[in-house]
Amino acid sequence: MSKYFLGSTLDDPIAEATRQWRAHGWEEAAPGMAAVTTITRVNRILVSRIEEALSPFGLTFARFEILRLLGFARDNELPMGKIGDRLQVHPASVTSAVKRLERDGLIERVPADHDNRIVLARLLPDGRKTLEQATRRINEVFTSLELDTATLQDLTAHLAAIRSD
Amino acid sequence: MSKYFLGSTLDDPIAEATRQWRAHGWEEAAPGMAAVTTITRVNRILVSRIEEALSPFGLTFARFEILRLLGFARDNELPMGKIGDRLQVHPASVTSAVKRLERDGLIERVPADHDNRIVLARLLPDGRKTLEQATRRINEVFTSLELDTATLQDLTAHLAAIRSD
DNA sequence: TTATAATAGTTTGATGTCAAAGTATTTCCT
DNA sequence: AGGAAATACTTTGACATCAAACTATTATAA
Repeated sequence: MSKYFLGSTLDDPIAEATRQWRAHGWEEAAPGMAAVTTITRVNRILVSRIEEALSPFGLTFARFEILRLLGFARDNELPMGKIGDRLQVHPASVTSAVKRLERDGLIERVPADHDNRIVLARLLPDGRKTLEQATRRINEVFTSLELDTATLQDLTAHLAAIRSD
Repeated sequence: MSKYFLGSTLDDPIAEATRQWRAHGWEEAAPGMAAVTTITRVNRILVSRIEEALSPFGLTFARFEILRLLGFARDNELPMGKIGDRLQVHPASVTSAVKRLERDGLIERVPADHDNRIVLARLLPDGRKTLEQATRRINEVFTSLELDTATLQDLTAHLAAIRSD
């Protein structure tokens, strides 16, 4: 049974909302409503699973993504701005997450020598080690989803239409 | 071009991550990684669109969902706990959102007379009015998604497997 | 050369999410 | 009846997200 869900197994709140939408003459909007609501719920569940897997390392998903990005980057470093671009998050969110990664000794922040406006986040040895362990753990989550590979790929492909804007 | 995305249109960070995953021998986890990452990104984009549409009413998506739920409920009221069950959010999140809806005069909180532990959130006339206008606006978002109806329904059906746990 | 514009990050403030701890009330069981 | 356990909700604290305002640095243009 799901977290926070104490009611009867029989009623599915999203199915119920869909019925209501149709009953109120919003037929056209019903499939979109159901899809968006579903994505929101699923997102929370997935992030929750991931953060449970990452908890032994004191990492959140957001911070893991930054570590992972730096682990792939040339010289293990990237400007704050690039991180925001790649992860599609607000610059303030990058500042916030990087501050915590630095606090925990996983990365360091260094000014770029050719342009002092730029701050580079650089993976440290401890960060590399944590990253490698965390990646193994998170991959267990990725391989144990309820959907088969083909469905996952379909899903990814379809949602790309929304993601790109 | 997307918010916060300043780089070349050619590089797709998720496609790149998938390449890296395969290159590092995490082939099995790659589809899951891509799907989860995509869902996270898409969720943020959708919530962002919705909240832009709701901004004239001073509503967030979370608070809209509560209003919408109350609008469908018998007597326009529900216990805090039921709201959390239906929306699959933590009780503390309900408390937080309801506090703001009450502050804005859209709902009221009343103790249930048969059990004083229970707090009922009840839609007020102003809340009803705001709800109706907000629903029209949010339905415009739901009807203007980049995916056709069949795809939306497929998506909803597939993701239900994850949502139910 | 210098004033203006653009760029890169950070700070602040509002909201949302969750876990864990705390309070109040009701139920259950001896 | 009375104490323990369960239930319902709130509070607190940590973290994430975004928008808007602010600072610093570099580029542009008169």
